[in-house]
Amino acid sequence: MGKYEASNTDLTKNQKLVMGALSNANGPLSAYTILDELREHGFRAPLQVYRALEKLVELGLVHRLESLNAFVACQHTSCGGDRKENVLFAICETCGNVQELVNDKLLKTVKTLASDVEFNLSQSVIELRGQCANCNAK
Amino acid sequence: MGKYEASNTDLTKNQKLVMGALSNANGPLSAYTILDELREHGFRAPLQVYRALEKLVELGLVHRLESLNAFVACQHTSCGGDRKENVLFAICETCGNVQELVNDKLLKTVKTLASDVEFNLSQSVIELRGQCANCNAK
DNA sequence: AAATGTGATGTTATTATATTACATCATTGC
DNA sequence: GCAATGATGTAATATAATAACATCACATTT
Repeated sequence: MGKYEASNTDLTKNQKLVMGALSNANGPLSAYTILDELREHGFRAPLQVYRALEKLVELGLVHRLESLNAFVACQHTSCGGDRKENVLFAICETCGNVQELVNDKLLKTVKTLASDVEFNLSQSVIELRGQCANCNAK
Repeated sequence: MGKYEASNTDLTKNQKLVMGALSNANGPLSAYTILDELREHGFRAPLQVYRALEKLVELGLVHRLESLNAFVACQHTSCGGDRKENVLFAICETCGNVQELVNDKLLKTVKTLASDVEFNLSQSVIELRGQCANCNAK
């Protein structure tokens, strides 16, 4: 069973196509790369991709990587509910792979910090840049 | 004494102009906003801005906000040396203001996490989104 | 069935952000 | 002077995202 099957029935055709493209890729894709991959399925304009992405991100099935202007399929069962956006990424600058991490200690520290400066936190963008274990070993 | 005077002598004319624009602004500016502000000083093309920004970011006088595609003057004496990129931002989604923070505990947690997953960290992008104390009070 | 409302789609054009490629100029060292 | 280097200027292009508007599909109501 695929990891996003549960919600998959609710997705529209375009949303399924975009979700499929991101699931098949083993790394982040830009909206325009997705568009190109889906041209054979009838996609013709960026908006078709962006509209689907908007919904998928909202559902927690896809995450947007701000520092890459790219999108990646959620690597967990899906980041719905509480976990939504309580997530961070380790982006390998060598191979391009992205590891999605959840770390309660880090998130707690962030929340404490925000509270200390009276900042009402709605979302944390945390993207680590560097080299993954695999590339490091080479 | 302005906060970037120390290194200011090393800056070229264009770098000084861009630095000035960012220092006067009390918030982040996009490269194209900077370009528009500097047209009266002879700027004509985006590259003039981007080239200056690249150097200023390198010097730690300016930070790039990945989630905004914008740039902000460093709010500390300047983030050169060790502190470079050991910095995070609280971005108010209501008024647009940005607070630059340094938090050793958070940075340590990030480093530990990276080390735990054998990720060789080169830079942390940490941008908190939400509402600042001022906007919150209104 | 006709009328209406709603959400998803399609399409074109435009705006915003960033880089490539190449020419020119200024300064320094020889 | 002349070469080397780094800064600058300029045009064109690439990449990312949104605005505006038309249409379609389907369900609900009358």
